[in-house]
Amino acid sequence: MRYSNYFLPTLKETPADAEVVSHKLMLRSGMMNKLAAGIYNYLPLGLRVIRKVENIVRDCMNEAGAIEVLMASVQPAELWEESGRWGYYGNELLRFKDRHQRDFCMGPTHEEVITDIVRSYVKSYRQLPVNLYQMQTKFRDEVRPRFGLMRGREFIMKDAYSFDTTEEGANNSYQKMRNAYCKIFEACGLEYRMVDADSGAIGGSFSHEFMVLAETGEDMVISCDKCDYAANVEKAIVIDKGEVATAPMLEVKRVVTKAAHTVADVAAMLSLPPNQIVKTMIVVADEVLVAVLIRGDHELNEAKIKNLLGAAVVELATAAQIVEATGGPIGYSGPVGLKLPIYADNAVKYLRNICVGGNEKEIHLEGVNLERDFKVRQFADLRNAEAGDSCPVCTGSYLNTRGIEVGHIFKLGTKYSEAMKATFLDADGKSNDIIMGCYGIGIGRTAAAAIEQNHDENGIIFPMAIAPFHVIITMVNPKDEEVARASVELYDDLQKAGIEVLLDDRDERPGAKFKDADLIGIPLRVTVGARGLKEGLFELQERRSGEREMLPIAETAQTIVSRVRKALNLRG
RNA sequence: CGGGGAGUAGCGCAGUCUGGUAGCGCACCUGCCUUGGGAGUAGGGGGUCGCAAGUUCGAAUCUUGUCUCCCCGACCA
Repeated sequence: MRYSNYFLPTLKETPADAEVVSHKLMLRSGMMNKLAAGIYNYLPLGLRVIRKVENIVRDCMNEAGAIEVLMASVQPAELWEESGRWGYYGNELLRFKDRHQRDFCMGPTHEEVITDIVRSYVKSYRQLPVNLYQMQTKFRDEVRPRFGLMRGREFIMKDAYSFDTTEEGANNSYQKMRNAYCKIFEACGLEYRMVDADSGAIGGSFSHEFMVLAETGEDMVISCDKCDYAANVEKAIVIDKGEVATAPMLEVKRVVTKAAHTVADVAAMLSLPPNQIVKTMIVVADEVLVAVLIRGDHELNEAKIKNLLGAAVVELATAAQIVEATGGPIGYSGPVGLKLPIYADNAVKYLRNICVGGNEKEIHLEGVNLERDFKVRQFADLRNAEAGDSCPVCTGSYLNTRGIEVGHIFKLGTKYSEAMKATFLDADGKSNDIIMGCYGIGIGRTAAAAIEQNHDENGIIFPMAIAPFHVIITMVNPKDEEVARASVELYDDLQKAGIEVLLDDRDERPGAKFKDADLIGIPLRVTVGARGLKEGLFELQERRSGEREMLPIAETAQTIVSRVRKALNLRG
């Protein structure tokens, strides 16, 4: 591609509304532009990158035996009513009516549609298993779109759905996708972790997230500093470890704590370390109130209490509910004399002489002890993991890092097939629900994550596999006939060899061209100038390291071809 | 949805407090000059100041309403 014929509007200055580096660089490099909040146009350069990511994903999916389809983006409400999600999904679902006043939505995901397709055609176990996927533009009316492609409302996603007749089959399908995902993110040149995740609202039995490690990530990832264990904060296991304190039990003492209703306030007022205070959180689990005890310096993990109780919904009680249940205002709840079932985090059982709320305005109790003063129905892992906690798998300890969720795989089970009657007849002629799995990858988010992980102060540094071009040839002075001739010759040779080349033939000052080349992140740059030509040399510069070398003109094309092939790991 | 901030030329911004008919840098167009890290020079084009109503002789500037965008929080496959 000749730059002079291309459409590549780079910006010298960063648009004011971009916050994170990938967003800034994608705007500055002319990869995309904004049409509305969370809605972007892909310009030619950005589209090339998107296509690269898509093709890597496509190759790996096909290799794993998945079959590509393309479903409708506009979906009828009936399907969503069948699965029960029309009422459940909330404002994130963009709904509208057609001219006949029938309800539709822009698809935010396609479980309903794919299940409808499969149930229409699949009747027999002989037709299974099958795994269908698509790359498609989805729409989720996010509360707060931000960070460019990282959290857009309209975004391209690869979503795959597997259908199996047995648990083993479904697990096998899941494993295949897991392996394919590892391949995909490796092929994209990303540093990532696969983490245990909570399966959340989509339902199902188990799930992994693929997180690209980056400081600007929106998710917290707990990972072991010694082994491969990594998990979402929601899910990270905190092992039950400790010894019961041996201090003699003190008498319970009432203390007045005016206007102190946070752990920090109480700790400061009574000169106690926060880990000697136990907070009593009142939560509502499917309309039943329970108390949860958490050490003062820890955080309650709502997903864990939800799973422990087997509840569908868990939320913190309102101030009014707390007053009614405990007799005291919010901030002064405690386990002593409390009429609710009490659950406690494991850490609580090792404490002696703790400080708790008195269930009375401005009163706390000190010297409180388990068993003597209150009873706990069940101890469990109920808090968020923290950096420094012990790894459940090895002897390492937890690190707290940030990640960008680029992929998520779920074993769904029969949630949708049951609701939507997607069944098959087994060898005995008996009807069964199909066992499903679903597997997503954010295509644009993957591209953005790659930039978060690969950039410097001058711009993007694309990994070869997803670079919009492999090489850029910078003509120092395109008006110099020798320079023009030699550049075009190299350009032709490289193209014939299947290398993707951008020829910067613009009549611009060299400095401007170098800056643009750096900004758009092409991995290799050949500089063709009168100075080098006199010696019969081209200059080859690597974007990432900045290393330059002078190559004889005759050898340059071949050197580049082998460098590109090597960087692509001989793929293609 | 709660809190905060911003809408003035393609981009980045000043001007608003104290009303007098819009400016700077970059980009763009033309000429000269220049060609290894966003040159120099001379000239030029481009804005109903987000929108609407109001106050006023006069509104980018004051008032009210409204829309949009950004940040923090809550929420989230």
